[in-house]
Amino acid sequence: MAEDEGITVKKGENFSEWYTQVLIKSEFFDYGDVSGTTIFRPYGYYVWERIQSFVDELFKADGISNTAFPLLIPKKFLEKEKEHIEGFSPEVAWVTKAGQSKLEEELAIRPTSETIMYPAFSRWIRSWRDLPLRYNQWNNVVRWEFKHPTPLLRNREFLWNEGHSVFADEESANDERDRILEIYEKTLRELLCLQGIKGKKTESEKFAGGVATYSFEFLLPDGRNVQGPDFHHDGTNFARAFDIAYLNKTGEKTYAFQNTYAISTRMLGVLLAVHGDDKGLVIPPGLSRYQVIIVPIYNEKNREEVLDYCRKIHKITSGSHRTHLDERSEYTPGWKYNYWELKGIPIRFEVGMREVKQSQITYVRRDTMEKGTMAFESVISQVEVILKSIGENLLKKSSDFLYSHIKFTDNLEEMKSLIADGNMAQANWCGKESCEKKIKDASGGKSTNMPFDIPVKAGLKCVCCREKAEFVVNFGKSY
RNA sequence: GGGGCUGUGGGGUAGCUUGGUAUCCUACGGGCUUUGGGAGCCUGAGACUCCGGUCCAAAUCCGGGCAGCCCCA
Repeated sequence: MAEDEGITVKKGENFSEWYTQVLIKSEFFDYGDVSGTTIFRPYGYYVWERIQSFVDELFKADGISNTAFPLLIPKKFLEKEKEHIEGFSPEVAWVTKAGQSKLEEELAIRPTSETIMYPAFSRWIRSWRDLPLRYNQWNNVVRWEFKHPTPLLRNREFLWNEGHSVFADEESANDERDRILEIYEKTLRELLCLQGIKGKKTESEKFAGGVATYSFEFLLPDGRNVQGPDFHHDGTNFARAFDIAYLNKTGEKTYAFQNTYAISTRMLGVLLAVHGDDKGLVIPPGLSRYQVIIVPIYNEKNREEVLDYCRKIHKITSGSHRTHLDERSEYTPGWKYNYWELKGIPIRFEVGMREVKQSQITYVRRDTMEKGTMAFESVISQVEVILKSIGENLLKKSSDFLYSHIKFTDNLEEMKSLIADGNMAQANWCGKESCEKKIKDASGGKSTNMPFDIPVKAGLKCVCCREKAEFVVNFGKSY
């Protein structure tokens, strides 16, 4: 056997090596030739396409329309909102030349599109009748990170959706927040089978130029945190900078309220890191290129008989599921098992003479590696049951892992050791930025978010200053 | 932000200290053979990260770039 064909390290022993190997050997990902850029190979891009179309449908059902704005942003636009440019300027990539001649005005490659979209919004919005305006675009953005890039998790270029909404008043803007967060949560749980922590970002971690940021936070097996989908309420900050205003019903000029929101290809990194195991990827049923892989097992004499049966299975299942029959004769069944396990296909059928004779199918599910048999007659309903069970199991495992690593503490020293041990440390907090910074310095982590639905622990003060606690906040190491 | 390590066929490597013909495994093409957990034999093609320097001669020594990894903040 080829020692280097499979994954040569265990996930639990050397996570970052495991992560890189599994991404590359499964043909999901490859490095781009500029540091921090990604090649999505077809097998990986398929997963992104599934996420994209799922989210896109929910967006459209909620009344959001897709658009496409330019990649390049004139310098003067980018600089219009002060906090926004301060937050982004260190990582903006610039186009300064065309051919050999210097450009009169330098052009930013979008790190996000507020500043290229909003001048247009300003032109288009005149009356209260023009609102709400709810646009979205699926695109790529560039943020020139200086920390070491990590495939999918920390990249200089990534793919995402960026939703941009304009409302007449704050209340309708806030209604949208609840609906968008629900869409993302549904996507995370049902499609990616991932449990995250939904909450609000602290002031110091919120979006540059916004009023409030909400996020889903995830914990990877190496104890580091990753921010997933997020939602920003921008109040009237950008509206004032870009003059997005309308005449209300009584004829007064009124600044509009705005939101932005995104889910990015970073979630693919979380997906693979959380679900994968020592054999390779484990892709949830809703995302996998194939849901069932059929591996025929035959010899010289029964070859056609076995293949006929396999083709029958393939035909009957492919109407309802993404099924693939691996007919390659140059590989042995055992080789194919390993190959498709590395790629994380949810269900494998093993079909030889034994199955043909008894009119049944031997199957192995990827998440637990449990083996069983099913009758040919009930194959479609059985596949449905197993796929559903795999999805539930993956979600439960991710949820168990996450919640077993959130540890509340009232002790700053203990926060440090909890974080060092790969946990999210949860604590009461007064809300002062100075305390947040002290906690950060003392614990070695930074605040991820303040979870919804978790009240301040009664009877306890701020973990840092011992004054009245206003919030519960999570801290952890981050990517 | 600071420190360290590493770049050799597609992947994994030997060679580097002591400069001179580049090793092995695997993957890949062709042929035979085989098929219930990465089969076997024969054969073919394929590499020194890039730029510069030292030298008769550089994978090897020196400088820089690019890229990847690890540790600390």
